[in-house]
Amino acid sequence: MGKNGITIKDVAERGGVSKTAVSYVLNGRQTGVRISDETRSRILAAARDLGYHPNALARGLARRQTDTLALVMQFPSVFSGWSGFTNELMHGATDAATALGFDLMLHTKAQDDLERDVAALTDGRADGALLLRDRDDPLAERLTARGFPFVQIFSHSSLVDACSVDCDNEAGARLAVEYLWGLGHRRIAHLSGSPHSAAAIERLNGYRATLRTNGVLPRPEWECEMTYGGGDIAPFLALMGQAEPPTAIFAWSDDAALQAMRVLRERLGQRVPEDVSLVGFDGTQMCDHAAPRLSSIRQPIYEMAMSGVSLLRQLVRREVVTDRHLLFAPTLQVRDSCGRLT
Amino acid sequence: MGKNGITIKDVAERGGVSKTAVSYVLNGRQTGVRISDETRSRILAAARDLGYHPNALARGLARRQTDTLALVMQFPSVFSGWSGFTNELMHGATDAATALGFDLMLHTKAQDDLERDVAALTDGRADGALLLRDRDDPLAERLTARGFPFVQIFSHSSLVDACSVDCDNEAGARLAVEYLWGLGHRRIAHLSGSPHSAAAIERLNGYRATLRTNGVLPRPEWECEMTYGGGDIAPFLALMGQAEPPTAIFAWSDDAALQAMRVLRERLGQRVPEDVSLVGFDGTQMCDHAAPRLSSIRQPIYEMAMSGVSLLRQLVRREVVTDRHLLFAPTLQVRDSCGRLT
DNA sequence: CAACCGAGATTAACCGGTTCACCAAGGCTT
DNA sequence: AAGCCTTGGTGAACCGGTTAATCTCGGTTG
Repeated sequence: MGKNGITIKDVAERGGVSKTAVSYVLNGRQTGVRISDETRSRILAAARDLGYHPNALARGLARRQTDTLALVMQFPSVFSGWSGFTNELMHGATDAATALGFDLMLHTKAQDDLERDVAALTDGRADGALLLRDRDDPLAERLTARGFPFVQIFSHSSLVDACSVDCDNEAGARLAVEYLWGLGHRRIAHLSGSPHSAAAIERLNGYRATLRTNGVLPRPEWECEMTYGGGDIAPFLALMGQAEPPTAIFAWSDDAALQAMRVLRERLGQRVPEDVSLVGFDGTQMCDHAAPRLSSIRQPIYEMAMSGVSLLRQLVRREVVTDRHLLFAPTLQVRDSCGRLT
Repeated sequence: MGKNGITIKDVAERGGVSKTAVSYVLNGRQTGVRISDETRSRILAAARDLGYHPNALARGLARRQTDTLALVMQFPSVFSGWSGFTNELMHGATDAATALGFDLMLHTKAQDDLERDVAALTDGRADGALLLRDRDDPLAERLTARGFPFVQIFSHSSLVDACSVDCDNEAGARLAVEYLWGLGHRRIAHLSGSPHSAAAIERLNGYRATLRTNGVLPRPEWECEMTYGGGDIAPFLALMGQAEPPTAIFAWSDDAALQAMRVLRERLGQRVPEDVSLVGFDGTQMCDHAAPRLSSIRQPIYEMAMSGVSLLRQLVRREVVTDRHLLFAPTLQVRDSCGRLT
């Protein structure tokens, strides 16, 4: 035995049979080679006695399949949030992977080297990938060209017809804005995400469209970018410092909303919801723990992540996929961060 | 070419050389086989033209090394927190892994099947493991017996002399309790974590010890378990409903503290810090976003995770490890959740 | 001129599995 | 008695790399 322990050869020798027999028995295959019950139990006993477990590399090499999925995320931004989005996402992905018999690799994107990303994903270790990335990710194109199975989650590409799991971001934005409108708000601002994020853009579009539906022209001075990490809050301060400041804010994410809530409280001395109403997006756990509790547009992150894995499994197995695009409907969660404008 | 694309053989043929030559050139080795500059550039050109990238499985099999590390976590509890601990941990681990040239596998623990866990970790895919697990994890013993390199992070085992990265939890607890004591508090409660968590136990011990140091006998009615997910808050309600309720609370984690803050606010109508003082543990991002901002015992999660990866690299490389146990000193972060008892 | 040497490569044996093609032996037809 | 299944296996090629051992060949050297 080598460094890595018992090999199939050791088991074969102990059982007095060939490697082939061991392989067939341990994989429980019935086609091709036949093994008598007596031999079968002898092999199983030998494997158990030796504590044999097949080498995943050799197995994967021979079968051209590893039962491993890659989770590709935009680093480090995805870990800069704190509201629980990533937690819930990973929770769903790992639960689904475990349930379906897959292992998960975390893929850290090489800074600016697309070739490396492609190579690293298609180097044989993973059967497929879950892509949580930017809008129109060139990686999606490259993987499509290579025929490598992947599913985009919380994003989708306009460039290729790749499978995706997403939520209806425009509908979500509409829910938020209509809700605030219904409470009497007329000056409704939007905190937007990165222009590289498909979700952020759609929410922005949904926000603008809903304003128009209500006969209001979207105004640039009501829009303000607030991304993860909350680097620069100056634009937000400017937003709120206008002569006629917004009375309500729809934020593209819970993180942005909570960031805003903090600035409103600590820097501007404004109260939520008395002075300003606030709606977030995602419906993460933090909504319930904020003070006041944050009303939010909920997307079922856990379920969506699970669906992504499940969809990817179909792709990996080369099954016929009927629903290539899963679109979840967001819902409005009313908590305590919005007030009626009197 | 097979399903997985270009192989080394294709490159060799195109370059008019042997597989060996290609392997040596692409790995930049200078010992053993010599290759002329002319041939070298021919090989490199061929590899580039074909878009060749070696199969990681075959490579790993032959070299008995994969440059991949496994991150083993207790599921799903680790993803049930929302304060940002896991985020920061993953952030540090992925950053360090990327910087040191490793890939990361997420390992989902099999429910109750230790054998499967051991087998899955030592099946050749990973060179070493980062263990974020329970106290006295039997997995640590098994891996030690197999000679499989691993580092325990945010935990350590009393059973085996394994490498570990942890923070001085007792010292952290002392900081918290002394701080509250110094503010005049005499009835100081503790919200403890799972008795399976080494960290939680040490913090509990540190809490009790510090009370004793100050001449106070720890009292069971001042202790209350509050784990992730905040399942049952009845014990906490009972704690606060006593005739002489505690005036200050030291929670084993930021999650527990924020959970308590919420119950105090929403169920008991008590204000932090006016009515009750609160100290958390971890110093996660949420501390700053809570209202009031949560004072906490900070452990440098990001740095600790990085150190864990770095330590593991030494182990994997069979280097001599001088500091097998890294103990980080926690610090007190004063924010707005504690008040002086008048 | 034979022996030697070093540069520059190749050959072939692994790594540890999977799997297709084939084989041996016994029992059943015809 | 030859042919033919059926049962129960084995042998060897292959997956795609790495690497120790070996080979070739022109130029020095004694």
